[in-house]
Amino acid sequence: MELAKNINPSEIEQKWYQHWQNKNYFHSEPDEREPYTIVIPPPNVTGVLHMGHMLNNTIQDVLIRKARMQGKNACWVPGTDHASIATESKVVALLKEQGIEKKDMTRTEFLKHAWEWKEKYGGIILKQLEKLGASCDWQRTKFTMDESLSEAVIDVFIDLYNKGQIYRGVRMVNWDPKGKTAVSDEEVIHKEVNSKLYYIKYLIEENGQISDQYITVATTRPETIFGDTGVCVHPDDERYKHLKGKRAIVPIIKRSVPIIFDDYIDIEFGTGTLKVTPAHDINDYNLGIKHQLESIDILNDDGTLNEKAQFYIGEDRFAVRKKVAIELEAANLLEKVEDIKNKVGYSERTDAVIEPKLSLQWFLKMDKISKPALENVLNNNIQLTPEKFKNTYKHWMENVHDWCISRQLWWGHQIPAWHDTKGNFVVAKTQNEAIEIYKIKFKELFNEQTQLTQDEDVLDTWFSSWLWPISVFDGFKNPEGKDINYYYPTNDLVTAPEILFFWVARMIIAGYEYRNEKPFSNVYLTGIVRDKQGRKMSKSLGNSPDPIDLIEKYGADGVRTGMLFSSPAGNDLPFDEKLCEQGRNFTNKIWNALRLIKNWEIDENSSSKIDLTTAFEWFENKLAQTIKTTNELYNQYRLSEVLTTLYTFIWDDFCSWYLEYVKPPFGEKIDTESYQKTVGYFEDILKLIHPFMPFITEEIYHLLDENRTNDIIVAQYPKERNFDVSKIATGEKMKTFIANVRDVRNRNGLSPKQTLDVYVQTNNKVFYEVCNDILLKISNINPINYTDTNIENAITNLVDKDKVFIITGIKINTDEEKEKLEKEIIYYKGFIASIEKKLNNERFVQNAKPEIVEIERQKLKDGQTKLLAFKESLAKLG
RNA sequence: GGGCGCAUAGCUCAGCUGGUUCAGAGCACCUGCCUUACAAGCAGGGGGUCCGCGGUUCGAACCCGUGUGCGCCCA
Repeated sequence: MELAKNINPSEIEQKWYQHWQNKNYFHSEPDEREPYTIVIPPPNVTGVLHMGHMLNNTIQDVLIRKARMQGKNACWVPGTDHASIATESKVVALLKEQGIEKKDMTRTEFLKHAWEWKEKYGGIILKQLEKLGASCDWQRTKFTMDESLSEAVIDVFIDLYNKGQIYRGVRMVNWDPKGKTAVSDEEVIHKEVNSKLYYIKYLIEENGQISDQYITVATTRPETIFGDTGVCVHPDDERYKHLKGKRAIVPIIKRSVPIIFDDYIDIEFGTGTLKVTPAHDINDYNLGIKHQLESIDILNDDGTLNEKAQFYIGEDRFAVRKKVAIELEAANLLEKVEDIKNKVGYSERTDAVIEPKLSLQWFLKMDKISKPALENVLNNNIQLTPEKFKNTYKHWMENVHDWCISRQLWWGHQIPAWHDTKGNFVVAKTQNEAIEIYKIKFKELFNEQTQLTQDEDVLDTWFSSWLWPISVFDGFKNPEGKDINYYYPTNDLVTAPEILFFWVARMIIAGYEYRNEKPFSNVYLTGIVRDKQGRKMSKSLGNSPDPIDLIEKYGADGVRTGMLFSSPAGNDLPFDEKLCEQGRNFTNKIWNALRLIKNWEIDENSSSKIDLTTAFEWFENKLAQTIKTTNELYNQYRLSEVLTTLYTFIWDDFCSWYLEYVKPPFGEKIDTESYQKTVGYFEDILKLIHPFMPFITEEIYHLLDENRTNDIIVAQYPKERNFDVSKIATGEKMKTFIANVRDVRNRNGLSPKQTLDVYVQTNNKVFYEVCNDILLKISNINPINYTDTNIENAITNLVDKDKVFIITGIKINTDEEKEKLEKEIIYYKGFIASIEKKLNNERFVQNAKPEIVEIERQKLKDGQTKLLAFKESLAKLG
């Protein structure tokens, strides 16, 4: 069969992915084997594959494929999360296009649309993962709003509430007056803007009379004065000490408010005074609680003033700001206005200025429940890779805040709390249960007319994904189930450091709370994929290539290896398409090794014409060493290094050296032994690289033996075996010898076709005898001559400690040779001097470990031998 | 403001327990080759104040202090 010169990945990818699926290789069921489990970080159901997913999922696939080949029962559970905010805003936008407003719909109607949307578009990202080659157990695909997962969320809420871990409290949220919703901190973009600082006079009230004294308060938000319920100064501030116990009059509205003293105030900022508006600023809110100030919310949900403001009712907050300034000015209550720069929060989605707003939210207490999660990371029961994240994790967990778990949205898990009309509520799974509980709890209030309505809010999406490693195995409903007992705790979690707290920490918390066991043993934190300018790749910047385009251009294997070439754990990946190109070139290199081997004709009756023993011994030992090295790197999650180790081993050792050694001369056949050994090595190589390059390795594995019935995806991963470093050293010395001859040719413009004479002066003749055939073949030299003396008219090189004289037949460029030798001599003189300095230093000899001293002595000896050799050669050149 | 981290070749990064004159890899660059597997290739080559300063040590890219620059997280 004729093989194309370059491989065409798209042709084979579809074929093998289909084949693997047909064979059900990705599916796992509990059995007697050791499990190896990964749960996918569920991508947002509205998402499409981006470069971060590519990196993340490639890593997971490498790990899962290796485990599978090692005979473990490998299970990679895929799925998506329902992404309350993102999905809801997508659906709202879509309906708006159709002329439908969310506010005109019932919750049920809206959810029907949302589900329709999910069914239609929600699976895109998972389909894209298939293109990457992800070997997920698709039969186990989960969604955070699946029935069983939803039930788990609700049950956990009820359980934690009953344990007293969940409470309802007032909190300042980020309110988006344009979107009319609360948004999370992550969706607020802080921008530095030019603002004005207004210095406003608050008249002092004395004995119930307004005096002509005043205190000046600086604020960027004069429109909020209608909500002022206090003025605050620092207790140590001499300027205001006389105001103790007095009150101030809020301008325009003429409200009398207390002057309070608190060291929260920054004496240096503005005038050292602060107007306190508890309903519209988080710090003011806390001050208000401390000093028992009233909280007056003067804003409507759309950012206009409400009747509590008493003035400018119905007008927008920014319009009011200007009008208030004018009015104050007119009343001679505006001292001055300064230009300043400050940071203002904007809604990521609507670009409206965020309004801090008080609202009633649900919280999960974090202090006690998070304890085991901290302990078990600190003691490495759960290992973070790279370890540096332990510090960040520790810091966060030691200063953990209660978790606000409610969201003012419809898409998600509706909070199972049931309210009466008087502000009482009970927590229960169903309305009937709620009524039963209510009857007991609020005996005196209950009557036949009592109506309980379910809480309007849904739970934070993380409140479902924190249960993921348990809920995907149905561990809540069925805590003794076969799946949960077999797969939990899972092994590795691969995710981005940005969600270490939002997600990883919370999964650990849930793990200990509900299984009394960690959810996973290792957390591999990837870097962030950045563009060449170091910017994070994002849709809004448009600086991210489409992964699917990349796969079409370079092949899935090329992109996978490209992603991993330069991505040590925890380090950002500055992405460059060149990396994919390099990956594609690597696949092509392996492909061409196949072409070479496939084109050999086998001579079944003869053995090799030349002695290849050292080639086999070198390669077998090097292979064994590579298996061991890469296993060690895997254990440390240094996947990038595993890949580069294999890259060098395959490209250089196998292709550039080994295949050249065994390759029969043009037109000749290959003997059976050489062929079989080579195919055997190649198979091991394919297995080693399979986790990184699943498609091409499967293709080549089958082309190598067209009658093959097994598949590489489930082949036995090469086992570690003993190796002899001296055999590897012999191989390396062969390379040095050959490189020396090549160098002489290059420097002197000699054709590779010209056969050269070589003399060797050595006390290790055995090496040249065992390697003879290979050296002659690759270097194209006549049989080696041995000599005890220096050879005239030859170029001298050192190979190890042996002198190698190469007769070029042309006049030697003496000057160039001299210069080369002199360089070597200078180098070795310095080398020797530095070692002698060490060895002559008594303190070194006394303090350094004996083996280090011994190494130094050996180095000195070798250096002296080499120096002598170079000196002799130089002398000979005259 | 609080915390964490990073700085090594033009670029991206290794360098693990301080010990070879240790300064290394890939990419990029330069030179020569279309050599019957591969030009998506082959054979070679140049390229460095290991961010500055101070200290510990027989010995520092590595440990400590400090300065500078950059990044991330939290408020």
